[in-house]
Amino acid sequence: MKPKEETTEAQILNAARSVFIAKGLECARMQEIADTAGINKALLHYYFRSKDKLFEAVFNDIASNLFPAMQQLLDSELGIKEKLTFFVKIYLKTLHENPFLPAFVINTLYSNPEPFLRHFKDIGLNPMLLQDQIDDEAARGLIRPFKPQHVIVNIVAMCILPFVARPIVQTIFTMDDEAYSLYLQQRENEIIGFVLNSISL
Amino acid sequence: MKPKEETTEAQILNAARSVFIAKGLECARMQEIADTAGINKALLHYYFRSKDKLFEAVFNDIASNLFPAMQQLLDSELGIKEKLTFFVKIYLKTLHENPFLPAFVINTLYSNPEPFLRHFKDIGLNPMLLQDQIDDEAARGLIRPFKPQHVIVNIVAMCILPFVARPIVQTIFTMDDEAYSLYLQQRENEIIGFVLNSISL
DNA sequence: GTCTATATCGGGATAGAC
DNA sequence: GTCTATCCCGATATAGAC
Repeated sequence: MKPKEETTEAQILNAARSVFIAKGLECARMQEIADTAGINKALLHYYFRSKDKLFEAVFNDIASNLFPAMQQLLDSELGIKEKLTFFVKIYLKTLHENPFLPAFVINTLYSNPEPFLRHFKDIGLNPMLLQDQIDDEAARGLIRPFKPQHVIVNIVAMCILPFVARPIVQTIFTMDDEAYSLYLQQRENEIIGFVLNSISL
Repeated sequence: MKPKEETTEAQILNAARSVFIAKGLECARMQEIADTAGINKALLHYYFRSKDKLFEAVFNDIASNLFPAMQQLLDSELGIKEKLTFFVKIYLKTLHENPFLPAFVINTLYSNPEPFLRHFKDIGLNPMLLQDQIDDEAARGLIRPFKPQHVIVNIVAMCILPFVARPIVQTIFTMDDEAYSLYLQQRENEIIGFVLNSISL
């Protein structure tokens, strides 16, 4: 996109992001990040003191884009069904842009979970606030009552799995890459239908 | 269970399983496996030539228990709804017994996926065979028609996420360990209800 | 700021005594 | 079969020239 007019720091961050996302914190190699950025290892340590610091910078970058959009949606004035529908769409969009993000998150959880988890508290992402709205709409006979800790988890799960377990799904159902693209496209409506059906009267 | 009357090879396999499951192939340390097994590194190489060989042995162990039960269920004479219900139960039971299995599988997929994927082909696990039965039951007005590549993926996803993303879920919904146990128990009925509802007329 | 060269460390694997 | 000691490679990190 911008082959030359990009600061070295940005080049490093971009390279680091793609490598960290693909390999996770522990398995990512500084050499590979340097190669991807078109520079050498020493320069990585010049800009970011250590591998951990670099990782943290990359992570903050991703998290600060992802979470606010979610919370904004949940806080909005939309009805529950619309919120869940948009939730699926935003979530899948993010996954299409960062298909290796879930694996990255999972790797993070099993190596250095603390800074990651702190983000959720700091950003105050809290789907439980939906409960009042759910009770309200259920009382007005618009939906079947449900618990966000189950339905939100269900949604996130159904969105994520085709990305994180792509090789397995592709193997079991014998899909080539083209077929899998189509499959991923279909899933948006599939998931939305699945969810709305489960909370409709 | 059998503290002393266990062959060294079995001790190693058990130790390796728990460490590989917790850390994944690349991040597991031979030293940690040796410590867990109560022996030293050299002995690991004596019994299993390399780390890769050891991993393969562990993996074959797990896979050869997991897959046949699944396929047997899918091949049985049960109706679709019963099959899916049992599928959820078996799957969750395995996850309760091996809570780190999903993270292990995901790590594997991003380090050395080939031997893993071969298993699916060898064992012939193929949910697409359900399609005939689905069409049949749908034609007889018992269920709404559906595609296994979506519904099976949905089921597996909903089962797995609370295990693989446990720290996040616990943080967002502020559950302590006790509350989370309860939550996991609830999910069985939650998932089964979710699925049956989605394929019922 | 960017490079080359090197120090340092950790982990898989092997040698060889018992 | 089981151990200790060691080799060897790869990866993070640093030193120092330009």
